[in-house]
Amino acid sequence: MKPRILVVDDEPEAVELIEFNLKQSGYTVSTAGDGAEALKKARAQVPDLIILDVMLPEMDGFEICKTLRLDSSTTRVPIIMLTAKAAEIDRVLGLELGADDYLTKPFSTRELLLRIKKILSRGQAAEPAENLLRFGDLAIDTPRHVASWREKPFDLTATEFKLLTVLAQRAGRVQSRDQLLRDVWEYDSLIDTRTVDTHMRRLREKLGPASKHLDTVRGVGYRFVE
Amino acid sequence: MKPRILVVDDEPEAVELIEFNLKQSGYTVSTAGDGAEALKKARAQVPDLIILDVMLPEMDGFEICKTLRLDSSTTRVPIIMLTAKAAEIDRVLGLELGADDYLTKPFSTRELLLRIKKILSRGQAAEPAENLLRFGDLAIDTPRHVASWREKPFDLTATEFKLLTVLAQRAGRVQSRDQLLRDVWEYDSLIDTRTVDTHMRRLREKLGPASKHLDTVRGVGYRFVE
DNA sequence: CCAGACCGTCACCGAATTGTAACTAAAATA
DNA sequence: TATTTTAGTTACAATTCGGTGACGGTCTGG
Repeated sequence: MKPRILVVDDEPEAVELIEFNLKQSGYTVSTAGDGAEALKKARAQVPDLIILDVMLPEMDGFEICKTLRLDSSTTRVPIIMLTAKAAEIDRVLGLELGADDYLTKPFSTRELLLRIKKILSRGQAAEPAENLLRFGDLAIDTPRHVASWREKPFDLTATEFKLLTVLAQRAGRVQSRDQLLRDVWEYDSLIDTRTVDTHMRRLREKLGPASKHLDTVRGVGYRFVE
Repeated sequence: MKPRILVVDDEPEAVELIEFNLKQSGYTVSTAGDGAEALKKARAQVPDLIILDVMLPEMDGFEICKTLRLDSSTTRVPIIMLTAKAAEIDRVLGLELGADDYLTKPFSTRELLLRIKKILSRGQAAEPAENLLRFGDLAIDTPRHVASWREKPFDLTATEFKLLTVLAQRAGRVQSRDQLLRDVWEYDSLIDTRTVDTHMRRLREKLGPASKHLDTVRGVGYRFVE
């Protein structure tokens, strides 16, 4: 019996890509391009998992998520949210929405498949996603908004904390300056890319020894190494 | 042994939704559509928990709650009240009624389940241990609606108390202004976020030395520290 | 009906934060 | 090695943010 997954995204390309990969991995896939369609399909034949983009025209992912949670037939269906901004993560995982996991765009197919497997395997029992990152002596606690080295917290500004969090959440993968601008700052910020450099400098300064995790990849961007 | 829960609401849809979810989560559920039925069922077979809508025809939730508290067999049964208006909260949690918790409609299923779990988990013997938050010299008695410093109560308004409670219940975790507006004020209040600041100011003023527990996290929100 | 409590909004201010530009250092390229 | 490109540094001005005091509106109890 193949698990059924509903993919909701308004970009046909993205949908296609995900659909292809999921089918490849043995899932039954249905798709929707907007909120209304998503709700209709979710109710018509309740899927085992929903992958939901946050940015949608008209009814956004938050709305859909809330609505699904209210309807008894879909209230327990696990939801993975796709979000562009790290800033949204708190809300996504919080009580209000209660998504089961999230991925920030862009993500690798492998990662998506891993999350799906993890969620489906734990069979309904909803253990919320991990929001405490730890790399040796460095700990990042998102809900508390505290980053610390050997339990001693740094004094980071909001932007610095977000920057660190985004990099850490994508540990190992290089993030271009544009990427970081989109995710740490607003979606379509008009900010100079060199500003990222300045913030990286400040961040490194404050992190002290922990800054060894922050790699510069010349010509490309920055990377968090474990 | 599955805990028994009695759900009282006059809207069949609402009852059905809650019933479905509770059964799904492994509880035994009985239901009632009005006050008389609720009292009858509660006495016939005393449940482990009662979920009680405030708005009911004839005998309202307040009446039922009071009556249940008077009857020795049901006086200790935990009650979660469902209320549409935040304004009613004082009364619900106050001495007069002494409900154990409340939820403002609309609420997420997840949230309801969490509250239920929390209440049931503190075991039958539950003295207000869970309802009494204590941080050093600062004590917050939720059901009695009293916050005090070295046993000397503060003179807080309803909003101030709620704000303090919400922050304290999530001690450590940063709450954004929006978050607080949603949880302390109405569900979808149109209130300016800066209003939160003003109330924080008044709260801090009244708390005096105890205000050291109230942290500002610049660019993010507020946090209660232990 | 009135006084007072309570609440939401606003404007102002100081301080923290942030974006940018100019300069320097380092790395890649030829 | 000279040149060019890219990243690190520094300094500074602009902006943002939160604290604060004041004000007017609403509600409530007498």
